Amino acid sequence: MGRGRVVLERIENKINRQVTFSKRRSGLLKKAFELSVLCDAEVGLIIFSSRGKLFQYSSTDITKIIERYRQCRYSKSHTGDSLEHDSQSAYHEFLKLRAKYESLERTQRHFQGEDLEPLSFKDLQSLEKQLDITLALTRQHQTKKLMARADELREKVHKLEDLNKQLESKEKDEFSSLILDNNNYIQMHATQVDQFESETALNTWFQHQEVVSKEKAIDTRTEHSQSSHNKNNGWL
Amino acid sequence: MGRGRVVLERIENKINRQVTFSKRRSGLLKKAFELSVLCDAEVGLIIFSSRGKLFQYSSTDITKIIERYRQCRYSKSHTGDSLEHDSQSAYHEFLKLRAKYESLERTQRHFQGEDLEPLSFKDLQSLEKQLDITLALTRQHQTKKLMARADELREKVHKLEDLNKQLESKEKDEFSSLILDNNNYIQMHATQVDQFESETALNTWFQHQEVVSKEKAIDTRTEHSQSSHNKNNGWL
DNA sequence: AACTATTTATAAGA
DNA sequence: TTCTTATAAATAGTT
Repeated sequence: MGRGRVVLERIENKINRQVTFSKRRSGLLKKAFELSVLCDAEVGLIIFSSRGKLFQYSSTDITKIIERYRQCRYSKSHTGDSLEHDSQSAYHEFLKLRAKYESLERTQRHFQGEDLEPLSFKDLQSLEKQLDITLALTRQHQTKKLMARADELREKVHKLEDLNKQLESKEKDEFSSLILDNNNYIQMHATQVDQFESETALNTWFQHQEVVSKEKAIDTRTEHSQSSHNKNNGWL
Repeated sequence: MGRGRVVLERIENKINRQVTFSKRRSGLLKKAFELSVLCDAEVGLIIFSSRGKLFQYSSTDITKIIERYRQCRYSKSHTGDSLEHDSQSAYHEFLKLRAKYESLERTQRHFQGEDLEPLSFKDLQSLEKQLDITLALTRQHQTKKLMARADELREKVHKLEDLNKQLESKEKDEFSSLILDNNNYIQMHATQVDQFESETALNTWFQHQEVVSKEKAIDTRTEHSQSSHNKNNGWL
């Protein structure tokens, strides 16, 4: 209710605190009075300043109000003084916490880009600075995470490769022994094959293969240059 | 503090009174709390509704406040005891609020680049996104502020320029009128001189018609001015 | 129980 | 302190 937003904590500046106390005290007393009149309520208000000065308002004789309060409490209470004190200060704690929460909530909103309107240019600058810092940190952490993940994966790859090598060599061994078996089999059963004819046929086959592979190589080259040419055209 | 001006008398409409009591009561309790926190004051507030229901706030144990009050006001007394609370649900509320507060606090720390370690990569990404957005908004607002300031200054410059122009033209006018005055003065003076000269010349002419030829040149000049003066002033 | 137009309280400045 | 003023907060009347 003034030129600045009020932060709910003890005002450290003594002068300010004194001034605020004076203003708010009279405001509070006035409102207590208004409540009692408007709503036909019985109100008792006692204020001690931090320097011990007493201020009070009561709609009727304050001793009567205190007495009534006592009676009210007494009839409801079955516990001692200490519990009341506990619940009192607990409520106080609750209120304080709520005030802190609301303050934090406001700050949080700023970090989410909301309610920036009331901020001063200076506030905005320091917010920007903080955001920049956090952004850098965030990215740093992301990089870190990614690198850790990459290391993890590399490790896995290594392991798998090793495993593969093991498997391969094992397979090779098995294959070799198979080939060996096969050769033995062929040797044992294919004795009628004509040696000369076999060699001629093999040569023919090799020659043919050579031609085919050359043709393929030429084709591939042509395709490549064409496609890259197309891409360039599309680009320009 | 509302749509209508409040008249300080008992609100006769029961419903209205009840509603107003509820609103103002919480306002009063809040303000009592604020006063105690902001100004480090000891505050005790007791309210009985018109139907006898009790409400209270006290920054510290109310019995202590009453005791202190007694010592201040009268001489001395002693105190009885106190209240219980349906502290069950209140405590529950307290715990909920505290949990919310702590959660918010954690988030806030993230926005300040702290405690990023435990965040997942995905969390970091969304944090980064939010930071980017807020950063853009922050800068946008800064620009806005700066531009508003620039506009303001431009406006000022315009106003000053206008003012300057006014002053300048005023000065010019004043100068002009000064010149005019001066001219008038000169003219008047000149007229007198002419008059004097003319009269002298006429006299000379009347008295010495037989003027010698040596003086002819001067006479001719005199005749000229004389004739013009004759026309202007209707002298002859 | 929300909303909103207004009044009121009050923070900051003189 | 008291006054002023700009602004925040409370709340009267309404939905």
